[in-house]
Amino acid sequence: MDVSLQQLRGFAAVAEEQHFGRAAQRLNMTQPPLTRQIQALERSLGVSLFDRTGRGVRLTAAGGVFLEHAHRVLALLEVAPEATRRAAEGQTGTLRLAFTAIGAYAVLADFLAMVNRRIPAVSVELTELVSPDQYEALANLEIDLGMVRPPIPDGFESLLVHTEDLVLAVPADHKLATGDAPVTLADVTDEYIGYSPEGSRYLHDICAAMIGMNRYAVSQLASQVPTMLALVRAGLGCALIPRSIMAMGVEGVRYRELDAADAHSVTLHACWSPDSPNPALQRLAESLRQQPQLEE
Amino acid sequence: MDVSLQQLRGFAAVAEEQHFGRAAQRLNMTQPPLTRQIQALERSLGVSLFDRTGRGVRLTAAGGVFLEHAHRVLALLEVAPEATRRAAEGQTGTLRLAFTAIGAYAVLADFLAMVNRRIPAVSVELTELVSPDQYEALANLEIDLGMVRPPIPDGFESLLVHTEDLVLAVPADHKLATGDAPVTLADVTDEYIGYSPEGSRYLHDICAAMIGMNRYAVSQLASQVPTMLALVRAGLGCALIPRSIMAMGVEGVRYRELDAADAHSVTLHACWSPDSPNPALQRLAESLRQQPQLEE
DNA sequence: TCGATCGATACCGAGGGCGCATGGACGTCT
DNA sequence: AGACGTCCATGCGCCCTCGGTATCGATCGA
Repeated sequence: MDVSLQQLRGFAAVAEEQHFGRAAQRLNMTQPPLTRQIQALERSLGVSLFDRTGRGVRLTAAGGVFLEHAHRVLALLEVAPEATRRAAEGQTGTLRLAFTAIGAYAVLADFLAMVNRRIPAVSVELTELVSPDQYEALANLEIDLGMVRPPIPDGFESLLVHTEDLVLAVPADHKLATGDAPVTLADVTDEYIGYSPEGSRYLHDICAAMIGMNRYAVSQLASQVPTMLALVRAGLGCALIPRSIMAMGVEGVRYRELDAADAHSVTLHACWSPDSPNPALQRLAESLRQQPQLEE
Repeated sequence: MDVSLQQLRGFAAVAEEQHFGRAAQRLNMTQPPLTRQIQALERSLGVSLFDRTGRGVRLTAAGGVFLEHAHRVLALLEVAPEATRRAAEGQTGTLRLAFTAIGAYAVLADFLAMVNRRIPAVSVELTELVSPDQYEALANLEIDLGMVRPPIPDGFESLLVHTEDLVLAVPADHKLATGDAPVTLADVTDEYIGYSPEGSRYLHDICAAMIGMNRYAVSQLASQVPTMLALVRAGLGCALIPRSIMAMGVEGVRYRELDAADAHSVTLHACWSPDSPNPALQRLAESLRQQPQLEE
């Protein structure tokens, strides 16, 4: 037979009162069933928990050890319902957040600070995923919130998080590597490194439109910006990169501003499913609907 | 209504299987009562723990939080009986040990090492008490084991722990303060500092017998050896001190060997009540009866 | 649209736990 | 020293809870 919660409560009461009668009174019951509870408990443990002296009872050494365990169990059981209710209201819990490598450099730190301001007791789990994988993970409820590039598919809510323009990344030994003046896309006479249309649809489309389809994607395709920078560094061509990536400071790569006529900005959006079952996300979404500004 | 252990076990099983039928099978029961258990649990928490999709079920965020609590409770309940049994056998628990100030310098470290060798997982609580207080505390079950001077009262078991002889402590400016040769008690022409007959009956009696009642206890009485050394240092007289106290190295006090004719040894005993309810003590006592040597 | 799967509900029977009454051991008061 | 009171243990009868069987209802897939 197994130990029951009633036995634990009965045991704790008797241990504190050192008296079966008073303990039973405190538990709103009579003394005989309490005696039987303790007997059953001692039998199932195979250990004597009390010394029955004529006047009242006293804990044995083993009883003292068991009392500590009993108190721990009862205390845990005490707090569990309240903790669960708070989690159900979204006040605590975990928010699973995905971001692209680009997102990490641009706004992740600010975004996390904003999340922490709005739902303070919620912990955040981070994953790095490219945008298409994020949409899939959102649909499968594997993540709660993504930081993605447009276009946002139907059925998701989203919020514009960051806007930045593109700059030109060139190898350090490139003819455009020196100079501060803005350059135009026409100045690039060698090849471009393009974004993969599968992994980075949005940047692919924008860059293709900027450069013109006939000149685009002739050299290499990559879907992750760090990969692209590695290719640039290897001298395989130039690339159009979101400005925030300049903060990475990759060795062997130089950046040039684009002429206003050629400049184009790209956006990053927080994106979530409005019928996610995660209450923490619901709370954050509600907060974002009422106060869409990221800074306070 | 309150949450029961069966509800916790049922909940944990369903959460892991994500399926009521399989969970019920694992719990050796049928599905309907398990459904009712979870319903009752959700009702008493006021929180929905599972999303019932057509195919199987999935934990909600709140359910995930509650699952952690449930696992902690069940794990605690798993280990509690075994821990209690070990405590009942005296393999774990606490041994309350009292010692005199003298005992601390003579053998406490060795004695603790011996205890730790014989009952390794038992923790020791230390108290400093003079011998008469130790006997009282032993009788009141306030301590489990004492390190005392003879005579051992009836009703206690004991073991000789340490034997040492007495040396003469003299002030640094005393005429006997220099020299290495043994001295006799007759060389002491000024006063003795004596042991209190209440606090240190044994040393009082021995010193009185050595020196002779007429010359003893004329200056000061003290029951604690450190106090006596302070009195010696102040130049109030000489004192007979167990040899191990020399290790204290009190400033302003010199020690002289006693001539063989005047030498006398004193003993220190571990002492305990044979019907103590502490299983850790019972185990130690049994071990000491079979292997009385302190060193192995 | 039909069948299979899975959780929810209705009903019934058995076992466990509670209360009442009482026994037995120990300490205390007169 | 004996009677009484206190406190834990035990015997018994009742009720309530919990589990099983049978069935329903909803959802998904073919």
